[in-house]
This record gives sequence, structure tokens and C-alpha cells, in this order.
Amino acid sequence: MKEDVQGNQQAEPSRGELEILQLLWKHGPSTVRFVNDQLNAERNVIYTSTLKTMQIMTDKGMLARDETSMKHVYRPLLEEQSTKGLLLNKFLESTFNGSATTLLQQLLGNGNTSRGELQQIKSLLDKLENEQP
Amino acid sequence: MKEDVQGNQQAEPSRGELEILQLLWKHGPSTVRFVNDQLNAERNVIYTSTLKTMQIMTDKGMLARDETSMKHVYRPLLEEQSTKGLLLNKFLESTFNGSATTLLQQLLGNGNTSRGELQQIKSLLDKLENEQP
DNA sequence: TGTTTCGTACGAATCTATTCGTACCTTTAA
DNA sequence: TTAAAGGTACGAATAGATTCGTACGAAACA
Repeated sequence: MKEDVQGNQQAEPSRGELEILQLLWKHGPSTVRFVNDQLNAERNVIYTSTLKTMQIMTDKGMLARDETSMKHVYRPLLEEQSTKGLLLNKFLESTFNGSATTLLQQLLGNGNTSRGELQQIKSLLDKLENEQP
Repeated sequence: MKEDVQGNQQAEPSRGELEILQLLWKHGPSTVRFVNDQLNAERNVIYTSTLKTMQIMTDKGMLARDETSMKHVYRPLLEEQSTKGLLLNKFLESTFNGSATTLLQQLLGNGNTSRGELQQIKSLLDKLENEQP
């Protein structure tokens, strides 16, 4: 069937959709007004554009809408972890041929990573090694 | 001016464009026929679709074309390292709010990274620490 | 009770990437 | 020398995401 809204986690949000999801993940269920205001802190977006996008996301099954009040409240149906994981895997595949090591090399080699972050990452690695022996 | 083909490195290739760039980076200057054959190892693409895309990429300044022979030979003008770096930074920004550590956590925490790869990464980190003291 | 403000609904324009069909030229081989 | 095979050029259809204008209902308030 075509209307098969994804009950699964296999949704790949677009650029703009991700932007909205991030806000909802961060701030919890919100109105369009709130989301739009947040967006406008970064760039210019007209209210109805944000509205339309969030309505479409609802149709796609990415968001759920509480219509109790006149000001509808939207909440994400996509889980943060799994969605970001999916995006990361896609990116890893398409850009670095699936090699985490190569991605790391690029990430750490570009000089944009601070010494402090390197330390954090090292301890993260240590922890991982202990967790899965 | 509008026709300002990027002499700079600020080009962000699309999904399909990246696919073609990867092939050219890997195999060196190639004909459309060759690229299209490679693509068709993965999925179905009609020859003229590939042709059109590569022509557009040439217009955009991503590729250069040698028309000496009837079979034009295309080579990438975008550098592999910097292009992947740019894509990585954009992705890092939009998905992980710019935090390399968070990305790493996701990357290494999803269980898709093998023990061997973890080792590789550790030694990579060690090397990095020695290089930039 | 107007009237202004805030909200949703929704069609349509726009923009970009992608795909594809057709025209036409060159090379190859029968 | 003709027909088939293989190229390029290019307009146009398609698809998806995004943006925006307009209509119209609800609420706040002067």
C-alpha cells in the first residue's frame, strides 16, 4: 500500500526537516510559532513555510500533532538516536565508502578538532574497549 | 556575476554528483561510457542520464572535459580531500551540532565498528597526538 | 461589537536534481 | 556505400523539497 506511513524507523529526513527535528528533540513538543521563532534566530523563514513543512512531516509520519488546543503542539515520532545513526550510516557509505577509519582520519586530520576533544575521544575509545571485550 | 564558475573549492556536490566524483577519484579520468558502466554495476542508469549529469557538472566547474577524441574524457576538478572535508563539516554541523565527539559516540556506539577498526582508530589517535604536541 | 491579531489549511510557484527521449553526427563493419 | 553501433547535445518531463500567498476561522481587545 502507498499510504504506508512509516511505523518503522526508516525515515530519512531532509535538510529542512532535520532542522525542525533537532529543535523538537532539544526543546520537546512545541508549537509552530515556537519552532518558527527558533528558526528565525538563524535565518529568515516565513511562518507559513514552517507550518507547511511541519504539516508535511506529520503526513509522512515524522511528527505527531496534538490538536486539543487551537495552537497545535507537535512532537517528534522519529527517535533522535536511531535517526542520526541512520543519517550517519548513509553519509559514511556515500562519502567514505563505509570506512569509519577513513572518516575519522578526515575528521581528526583537518585540524578542526581541539586537543580537548581529542582527549575526550580517547577516553571514549577506552571505555568502548572495556565495554565490548 | 552569476556565471561565476567556482574557481574556489566551495562546491558541494549532490548525491549523484558525488557518486560520479568517487568513480573519477578512484579510476582517474574516464569516459562517460566507463562511468556509466561502473554505475550500472550498482543500479540501473540510462547512458544519457549519466552523460547529462556529467555535462552539468562540467558546467558547474566540477569536472573538466578533454574533447580531443570523439569520446570525451572527464576528470575531476574538485579535490577529493577538501571536498570530503567540506561534506563532513556540513554533515557534522547539521546533524551533530558541530560536535565531533558526539558524532564519534554515535559512530562507535552503534556496534557497526569492528574490533579491528577500533584498534586502527586508536593508533590513529596516538599518531595524531604525537604529530601536534 | 467591531477590528485587529494569531492560527490553520491548502493550492500553487519555485528551485534543484535527476531522468529520459529525440535529433544528429561519427565510426565501424558488412 | 550503406547500415548499424556508439557518441554528444539538448529540451523537456519528473520528482521532491521548499517557499509563499490567500482564504478563512478563532481569539483578544479597544
